[in-house]
Amino acid sequence: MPKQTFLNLPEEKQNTIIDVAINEFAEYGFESASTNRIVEKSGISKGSFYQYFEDKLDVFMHLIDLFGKEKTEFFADKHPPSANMDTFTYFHWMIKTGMEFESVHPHLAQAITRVLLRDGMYYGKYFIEERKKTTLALKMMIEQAIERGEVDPSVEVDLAVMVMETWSNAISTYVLNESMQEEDFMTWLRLPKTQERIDKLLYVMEYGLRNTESQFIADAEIEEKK
Amino acid sequence: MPKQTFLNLPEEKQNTIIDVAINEFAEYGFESASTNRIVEKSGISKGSFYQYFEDKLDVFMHLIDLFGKEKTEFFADKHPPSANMDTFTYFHWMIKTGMEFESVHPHLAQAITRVLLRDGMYYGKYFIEERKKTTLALKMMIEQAIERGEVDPSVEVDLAVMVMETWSNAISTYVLNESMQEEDFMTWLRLPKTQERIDKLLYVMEYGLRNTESQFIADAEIEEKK
DNA sequence: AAGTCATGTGACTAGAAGGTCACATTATAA
DNA sequence: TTATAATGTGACCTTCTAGTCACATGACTT
Repeated sequence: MPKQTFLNLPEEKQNTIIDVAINEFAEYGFESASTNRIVEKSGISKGSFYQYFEDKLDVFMHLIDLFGKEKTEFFADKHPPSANMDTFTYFHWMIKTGMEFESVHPHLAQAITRVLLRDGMYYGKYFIEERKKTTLALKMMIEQAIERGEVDPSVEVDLAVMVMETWSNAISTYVLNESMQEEDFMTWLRLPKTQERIDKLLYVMEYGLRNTESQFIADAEIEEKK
Repeated sequence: MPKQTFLNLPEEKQNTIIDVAINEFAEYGFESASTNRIVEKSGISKGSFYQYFEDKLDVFMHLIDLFGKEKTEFFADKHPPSANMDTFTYFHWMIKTGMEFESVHPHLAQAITRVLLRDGMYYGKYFIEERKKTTLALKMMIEQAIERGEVDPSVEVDLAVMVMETWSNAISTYVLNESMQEEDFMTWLRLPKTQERIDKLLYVMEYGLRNTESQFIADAEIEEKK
């Protein structure tokens, strides 16, 4: 986490540095992000940089922190359409709202997604906690869905979590890849065509998960007996 | 492509260099792969390296070439179980056989997958041709499936291609991520649990795509009218 | 043996990386 | 005004990078 010296800085100066850092990580990922460039672009000296942060990782961890806080705030404002909704509808809403958030903070989201999903595995030890949160949240969702009778009770929870995780990563990666070629992310995301494609991706997962569990388990058992 | 000097080398020496290069790209990706390390580990001099290859990209392009050739050869040996099979069964077979290939050449597959799927977008201009091949093959598959009546004719082909591409990338990424923590990739891949998970991923996509097209299109139209 | 040409070599270049440190500047308190 | 503490600075360090080049070695020809 940043040193006290950084937190004592006037807010404007903090924001400049953070903005520059966000763009740097978004463009280059973790490994290729350059502290020299961050220092240049934000108009501070090399010495100051290391008086504000422990090292490069420290800066990025601060971004993760910021991302979490901003996202929580964003979601707190946008209440789900209905209080007692179907789990899949809720998941759909969550993904969609998550993408709206990304369209409001495109560079921050891009930086975090890129590093966590792509470079992540090499720095897994540092970022693994961040991932576990998502996994846990999904697990609770599935368990609740089973309780509600929306998902077949014979479903192996971990398997379903894995499917949803892979799926939601796939959507993030798709959006990340496509959006990098677009200059206006917000406009692109709101295009009917983009929305249609994302809906389709979600629909395929939902439909596959919702109705086929028992069928799938049955198929697997038949396979095993062969 | 490698220079003539490289091709004149005794096969054993060629293989050593290629093996070292494969492991380097598999471990570090394109950007962070180091020619110095390749040179050290394969016991040749820096000068020789640049007498064999134009530059770092040249080495990797040669690996792509190798990957394509080996994979084609591998698939040529393994004939599909039945000649006139359902498109989704064929897709399933293709993905599975592709993974068997990966288990035989784990490092090569890892190197290619990593660079094409992760670093790929930054070097898109070089690797885009490689990607187009896959896209085209998928497009033909879908079109054939429509002709055969296996997929609803009202399906937007490009959309289905996108879904299948995202899907198959997701599976590759999943396998890549998981397998990096496993020392014995081949054994891991053949574990019933691993196979079950991959089957499940495939099943979700297949089920979502196969039966829901017209339903989905109908849903989308209803959404639009709102 | 002399000449030719392909191949091998490692010190070298220029640049960039992350990080340090002795010193300069500024702000606060007495 | 002076003393003290906090903050700012850029030259510098080491280590790495991709790539070059003048030269050495070895093989084949005449």
